Amino acid sequence: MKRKITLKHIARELEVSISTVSKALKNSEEISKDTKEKVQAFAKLYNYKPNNIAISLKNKRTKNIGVIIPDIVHHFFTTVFRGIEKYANAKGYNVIVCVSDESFDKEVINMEMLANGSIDGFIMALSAETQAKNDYKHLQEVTEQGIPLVLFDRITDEIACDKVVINDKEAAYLAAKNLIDSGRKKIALITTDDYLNVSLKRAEGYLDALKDANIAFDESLVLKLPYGAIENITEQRVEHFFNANRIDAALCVNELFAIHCMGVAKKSGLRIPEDVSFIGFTDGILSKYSNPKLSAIAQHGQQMGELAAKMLIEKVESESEEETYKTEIIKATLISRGSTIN
Amino acid sequence: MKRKITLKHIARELEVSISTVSKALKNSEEISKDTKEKVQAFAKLYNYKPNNIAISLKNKRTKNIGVIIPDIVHHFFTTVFRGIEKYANAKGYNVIVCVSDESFDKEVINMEMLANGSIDGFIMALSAETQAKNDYKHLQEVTEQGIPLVLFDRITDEIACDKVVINDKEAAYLAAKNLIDSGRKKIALITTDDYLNVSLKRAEGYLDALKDANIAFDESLVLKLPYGAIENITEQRVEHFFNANRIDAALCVNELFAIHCMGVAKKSGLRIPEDVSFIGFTDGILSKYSNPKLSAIAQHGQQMGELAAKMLIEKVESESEEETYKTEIIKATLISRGSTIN
DNA sequence: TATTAACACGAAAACGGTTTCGTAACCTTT
DNA sequence: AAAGGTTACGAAACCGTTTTCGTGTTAATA
Repeated sequence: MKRKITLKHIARELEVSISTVSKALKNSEEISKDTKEKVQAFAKLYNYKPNNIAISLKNKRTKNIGVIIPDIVHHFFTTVFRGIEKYANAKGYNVIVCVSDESFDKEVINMEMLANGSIDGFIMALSAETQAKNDYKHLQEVTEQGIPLVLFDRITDEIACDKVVINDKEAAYLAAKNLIDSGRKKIALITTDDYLNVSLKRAEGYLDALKDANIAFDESLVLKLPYGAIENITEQRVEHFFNANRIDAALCVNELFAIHCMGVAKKSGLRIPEDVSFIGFTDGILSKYSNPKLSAIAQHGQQMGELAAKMLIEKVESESEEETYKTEIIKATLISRGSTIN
Repeated sequence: MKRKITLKHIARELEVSISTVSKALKNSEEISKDTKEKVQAFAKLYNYKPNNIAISLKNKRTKNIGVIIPDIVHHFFTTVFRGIEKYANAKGYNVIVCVSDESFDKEVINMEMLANGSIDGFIMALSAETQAKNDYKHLQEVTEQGIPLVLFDRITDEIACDKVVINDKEAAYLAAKNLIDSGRKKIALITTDDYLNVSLKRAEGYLDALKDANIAFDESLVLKLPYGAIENITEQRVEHFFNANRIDAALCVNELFAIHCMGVAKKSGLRIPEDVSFIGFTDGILSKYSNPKLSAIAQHGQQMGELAAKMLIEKVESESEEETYKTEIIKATLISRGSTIN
């Protein structure tokens, strides 16, 4: 087994000091050409690579960034993650991922683990439980220690830090407007029990679009489904909702709701998009391969991730102590497919 | 900004030595009760947490594991990752993810970055390019340095290390047998251009099942589609394949092929499962929400990830130098849904 | 020839911990 | 009272780097 070689080994072997070796490898002016060549040749031969940990300790910079997300088996989050990883890697950073599993405690524990020197900064989306509890002490602590933090998608106003979000409200407005413009009158909003603030934003956009089109808001056109256990949603309930209210369009706050409801609607004899149009939030795998293909609001996760990483790394690498925070908005766009008329 | 407090700060403040503080915090017998209480109280008050990097340097153990996968926006890989992360986290390890993007060079670069002290071991699935080149020097180097390595799913025989795979061949056999047993005669195999060794294994199982049922293998029942760009597959080609060969069942080596072909088959008037049965490999999101729901081979990614992490951590934490490697096999199972008759 | 500058290198501190070992001060024993 | 044993702590080495500063040797200058 070839153990990793260190400066000390090289120094001993070449009968020079550690400092000389270190400088020679950095091509320092201080060291003679001869010595440099000798050292560099030796280092190359034995494939010397400096130890990252030692450098981290010295520099107080790890070149690691911590990412904490509620779930990893989730199309949107992985998309964002891909953007983060891509940008970070290009800048020489590695990414440590922790999954909070929508749990407040895990989020806290993960942050604490990483905050003790393992990373240079955090990128995170809050867990549902954290948002429900409205408790952000752990974020507070981290920022107080001067560790840069970028929040994306699931954010909070309680913490002063950089943020990246999509224009949820506007996107919902656009989607609803698209439905209205195509002649739809009874537009359903299919949403979650609303502790997730994204759902709220989307509802606002929906309401505004109705208002601007002089369509009275009808509470009975709102269907609230449980987030998560979609299998438990009885088809009868959904079917009844569609038929009783003579729904002719549905705006769904997530892809699964859209696909599920579209399936139920189809089964109950409704034609899509002739009888009912569907638009879902989050353009994921399901939207692309459903039948008909689902029109969806694309959240451009990768772009979001790249931007978040860019913002974080800029903060990490900036010397200045000034505390100025930005909230960047990624423009969500409507991708029209077979589930709507155009 | 409250900077992180160190042993040195505590020592200075309490007018004792650094060693005393260190020992006091570890509840060492050497230190008097009084001093211990004093130090511990102070540490708690100022929320002292040891610096991970310093500990890593001292211990030569980072408590990080490196995961290198070809893609992250990929249901199976994220599922495995979830298993890895879950197990690792429970054991106090963090996970650094790098995405090779199916590129040999990125895989090499990522490994080298991490191999210089950042991690205690690797878990990885080979990139397609690496498998095509059949070049594993980077893996060789890492194992020679004594860094534990666990390969999963996309593995190679060239490297001696722990491995976790599913019983691809057997699972394909079972799937094909299931189709045969339900009375199907013209069973298509829909597979990739075959540099991916998993596809080959699956083909073998298919062939064996045919043989055991005394069904002659018919080359024209094999459809090879390009991996990746599924959108570019013309529907005509697929439709023609189904009709010309009077296919009554299809075993697809991945979910996308299955969903795509099922969609085409449906469009061309074939009823599923009455006229044609479908079974896909990889039980992902699409299978659960397609219409009809797709019967699929579940690869139990999370279990695979947990096992890989377990094997790795055992190696990492074992003192012994002995080189014994295992290849664990996760049993894939057939999940019967609406696309097959039972 | 004496002084100074340039050169080439090494010693040592620092990053933040852990751990081994040495020792002063007190206590117990004979 | 001398010897031995505890107790409670500190000094220092170590992990692998980087970097500052000091210094001996040689070459250039006055």
